[in-house]
Amino acid sequence: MTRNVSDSDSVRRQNRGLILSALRSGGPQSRTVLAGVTGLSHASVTAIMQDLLAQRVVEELTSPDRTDGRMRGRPATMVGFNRAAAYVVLFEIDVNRLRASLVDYSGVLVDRIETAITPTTFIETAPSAFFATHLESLRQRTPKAVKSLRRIAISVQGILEPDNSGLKWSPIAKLAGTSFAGDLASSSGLPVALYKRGRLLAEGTRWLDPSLHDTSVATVFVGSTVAMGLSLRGQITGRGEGGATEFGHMNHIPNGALCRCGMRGCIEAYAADYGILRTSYSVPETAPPAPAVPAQQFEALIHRAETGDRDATHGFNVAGRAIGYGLSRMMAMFDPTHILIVGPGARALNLLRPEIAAALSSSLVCKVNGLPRILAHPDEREPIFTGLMMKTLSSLDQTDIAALESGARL
Amino acid sequence: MTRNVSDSDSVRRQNRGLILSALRSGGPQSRTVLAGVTGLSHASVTAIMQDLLAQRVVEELTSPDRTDGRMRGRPATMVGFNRAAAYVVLFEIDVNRLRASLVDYSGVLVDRIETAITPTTFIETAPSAFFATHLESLRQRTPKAVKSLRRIAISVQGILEPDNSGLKWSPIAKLAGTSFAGDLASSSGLPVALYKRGRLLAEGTRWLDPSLHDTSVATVFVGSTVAMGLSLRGQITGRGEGGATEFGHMNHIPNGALCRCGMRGCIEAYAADYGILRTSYSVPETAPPAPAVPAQQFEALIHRAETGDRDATHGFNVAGRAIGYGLSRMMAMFDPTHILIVGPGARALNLLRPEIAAALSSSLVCKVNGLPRILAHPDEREPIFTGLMMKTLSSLDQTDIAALESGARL
DNA sequence: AGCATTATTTTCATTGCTCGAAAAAAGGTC
DNA sequence: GACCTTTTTTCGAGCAATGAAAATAATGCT
Repeated sequence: MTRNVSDSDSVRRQNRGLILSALRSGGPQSRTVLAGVTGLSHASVTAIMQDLLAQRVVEELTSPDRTDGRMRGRPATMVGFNRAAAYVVLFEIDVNRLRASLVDYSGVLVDRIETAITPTTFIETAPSAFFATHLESLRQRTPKAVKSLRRIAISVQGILEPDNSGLKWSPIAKLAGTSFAGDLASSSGLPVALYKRGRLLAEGTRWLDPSLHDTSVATVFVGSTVAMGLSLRGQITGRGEGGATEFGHMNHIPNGALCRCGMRGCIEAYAADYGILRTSYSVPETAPPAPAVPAQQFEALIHRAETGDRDATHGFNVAGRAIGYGLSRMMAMFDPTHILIVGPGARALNLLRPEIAAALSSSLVCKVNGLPRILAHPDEREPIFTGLMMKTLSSLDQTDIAALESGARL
Repeated sequence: MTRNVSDSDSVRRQNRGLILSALRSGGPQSRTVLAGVTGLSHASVTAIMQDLLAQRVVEELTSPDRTDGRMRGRPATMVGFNRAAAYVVLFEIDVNRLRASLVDYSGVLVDRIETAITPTTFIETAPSAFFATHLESLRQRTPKAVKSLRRIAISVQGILEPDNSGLKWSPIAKLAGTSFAGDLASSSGLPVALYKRGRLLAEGTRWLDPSLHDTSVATVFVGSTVAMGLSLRGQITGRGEGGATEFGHMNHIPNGALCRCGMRGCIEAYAADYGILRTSYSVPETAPPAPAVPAQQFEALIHRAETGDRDATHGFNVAGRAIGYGLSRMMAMFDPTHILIVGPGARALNLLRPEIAAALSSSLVCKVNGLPRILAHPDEREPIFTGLMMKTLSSLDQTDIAALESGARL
């Protein structure tokens, strides 16, 4: 059981967290601004800052803040994160690529390694060894970061183990069932967090588009898979701690098209690139899905549909209907005000939109509350990386840094 | 923006809340036990208790606590809620009945009025006047409660207005669109809260079955409607603040059977009593739903199915499939460990179970994580009332009582 | 009856936090 | 150099939690 008692320690922790999170989202700021943003008194901001400075968590910037020419009183001294206070390693893995990034405490990318992944990669190398190798490379290339490395976070697809030590199921060959996160944690001695791609998309779009920061958004990825993350009034929700959904494998039609996951009738089987392709080329629904669809081929299909090709249009209609009914079913449980389509499929939003709108309109909640706004954002890599980074750094702020003992130094 | 700053006030509020909620769920207890349960020090419990006693929120019981014959040291003095500290009025409304209850602060039912509701009730009387009349009756019959009346809470079905002043849509004739909650609040001068029946079912089963208190349960009502409430690790979640779902009106089959709500293919149109009846008697799916199904008729249908009648069995199979696919779609977003079927339909769980299980088994999450446990609880009125009462009293505890100024008295 | 034992509850001194007000600091303006 | 203006720090007050010690209220034993 967690301790819920509140005492002066928890007060400090909470208020330190407030300041850190203001700094995280607002960048370097003066103490006065910070007092205004957080609602704390100037006296408290000063006291907390003295702690944070002594702990080398933040540092005063030798201010180049001549933003306004005419500044009347005492100039503000900006304070911002000490970039060397901590480092984190972020892995983004998907079907054909691993990207490993070293990021400093202020959120600046320090180093990055990209490697291709093939269906045989994890037959030749154990997943945990594969990750460990990349971690080691990053460590060797930036020695000064080694002793301040605090966390590892991995963006994954699939279904998490209840203890977050690995995946129960994954579209990536030979990755599921290997406790790679747990192994990496014990071999590296660092905490390793797994996040589902869908929830990171939701997290990332929240940070990238400040106007969405406190709204309720369903972020739907459409591409080689279909995934969804939910952010409700700024809170990320969904299945368990992982906080994501299995939207792509939500059933659309009982006993319907064969999905990559082996089940039948999943939304993904109709709306992922391979599903759209299968429909457009009139391949039987029960045919095994194509292993991977080249980006150009998908682009070409979009082009054909946009220029009036009947078969291609049909493929996108079927996909739109699958996504639309999936969203309508989701909206029986959540009430996002915006729906954001990201990934390669976002390019095809105009082809998908009519069927999505039609499906939504046939539900009671949309009839009563009106349709949510549907937006598109073609690039999915930036939101995933931003989401992974911000989630990891914020959690470091709140869990490790805010709880630092008064005497301690980083 | 809410103030997130933590100070000594919020510490006291939090710890008072801890004690109140321990008292709420554990009944009268000694200070020592309370210290153990909450994790607070004995000294703090004493200090907080002195406040609460001075404010007449709690009182010491002249202890009849001879539970164990041999008690060695100083006998514990139990402290429990002062029943007269506050009163709340609870309304439960459904298609054919209004129940108004006066409950004291310790959760004891003081008075209750039941009235039938007919399709013309709210044509003859404005909803807000109807509620106000019953409120007035309760006030007159228990005059001593009048000045301590703190809250009104109403259990409803349908879709809430965003500001919780009424309903946007409701299966009860002429109730939606009338801001009855807002009107009642201004005419009575008391805060009025609306809660959806589904979420109260979830809340209530949590309180009634302590083993479910911190688990994740999806509580599905099957009867004249279909509804669902979700409690995840003790937290109630779902659409908006209302915290419930529109499970009954989640689409099951595009363009399917006609539902009472006017849309087509809702789960309710297959799995509510009228839907099962319609299927069993081979009435066309597009025929307007029967206005109300007598309980006996539904019981008789269950009996027929149990004794092997083909048509009746078919009706329950279709209903089970609708519920099962609905649950499988829900489980793409949430991960309850238990599914609880309540209401008249719970009597037919054995008829519904095979199709529910089959539908769940065809989903990826269930294949990977296994099926949740499916339980039945035929009585739905008790969980609704308990949920409404506990929710209202706990919210009174945390919002009003825990925040009471040191000098103030109730 | 008297004293030891035992468990509960209260008292007390200490510590740590936030806060408002006042003071100090660091620049520009005239 | 005197005066303004804005930011930052200092200081004393107030409040709450805590551990340790004291007080309290019974029972058990002789």
